[in-house]
Amino acid sequence: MSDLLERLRARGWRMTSQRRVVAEVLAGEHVHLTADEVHARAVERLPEIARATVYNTLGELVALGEVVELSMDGRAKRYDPNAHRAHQHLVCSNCGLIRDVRPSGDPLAVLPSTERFGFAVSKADVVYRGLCPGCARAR
Amino acid sequence: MSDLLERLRARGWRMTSQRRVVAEVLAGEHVHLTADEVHARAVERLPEIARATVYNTLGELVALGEVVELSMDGRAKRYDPNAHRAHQHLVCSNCGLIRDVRPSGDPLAVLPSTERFGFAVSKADVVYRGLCPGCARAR
DNA sequence: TTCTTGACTTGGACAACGTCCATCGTAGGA
DNA sequence: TCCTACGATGGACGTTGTCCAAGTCAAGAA
Repeated sequence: MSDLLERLRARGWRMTSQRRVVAEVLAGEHVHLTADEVHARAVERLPEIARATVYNTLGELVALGEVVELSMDGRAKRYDPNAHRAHQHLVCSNCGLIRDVRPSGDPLAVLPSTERFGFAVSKADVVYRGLCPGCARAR
Repeated sequence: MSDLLERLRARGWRMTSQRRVVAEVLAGEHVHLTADEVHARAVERLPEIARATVYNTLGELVALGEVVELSMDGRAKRYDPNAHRAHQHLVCSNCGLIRDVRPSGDPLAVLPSTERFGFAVSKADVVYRGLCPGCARAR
């Protein structure tokens, strides 16, 4: 977490109280928050922080590669602070719970060149879907 | 395309001119349209069709499994009429072009049970990302 | 064919999420 | 300490999608 602040400062990121709070909120809980959830938690520490500032800061963190943006369904984007470790996501089809998972092997390997249509393919984002233990039990 | 209309009728779907036009628009072009694009094309054939009707109809087609809904980035959802053939998507990181692709093997196979955390995992949605030939050339 | 009825459509208000912009404030170097 | 360019503010605005009450119509019954 202060790792994150260190890295940002080293990159010449101008440090403001707002940016610090947003970074701390993200690093503090290893869940996948929406922008408004980040804003709600940030407001607890810095009451007058603006929604636009949270959006701006999240966008910058994504551009810097420090945070991964997830657009799961048609709902609000979620922000994943676990950007330093390659992983995919496992999502409950019922309640929306998200877990980080690490498949074995490279997901890109299963896409033959005949199926790449001349694209320079550089990554694969995988969303595994199913029922989480809680929702499966409730059925 | 009339395949689609046949299947829908066989399932007891009440056939209206609006539903017919939406289904025809989807089946007619094998691209991935947004709801508003579907509406725009539908209006050319049936000037007074309402936006809400297009949304309703698309939602029903998705529920029936005749169309796949894609939430790529944070933008509008796209609708893929190619639901009868299992496939994944290849997306240009620059221009957003989408192609259907068929990876070899089952993407679920690479997720070990120790990484499933008790979920009953039933499917994997994969988005391969990279530059399409046109965008790669323009760089 | 006409009647009947419940499913479908309409259009406009509303809501969620996100962006933009003019103005104000301040971090950090001189 | 002072300057100034970069960041923050907050409210208007845009896009995408949902909801609802009232009107319309497809399709089976007679």
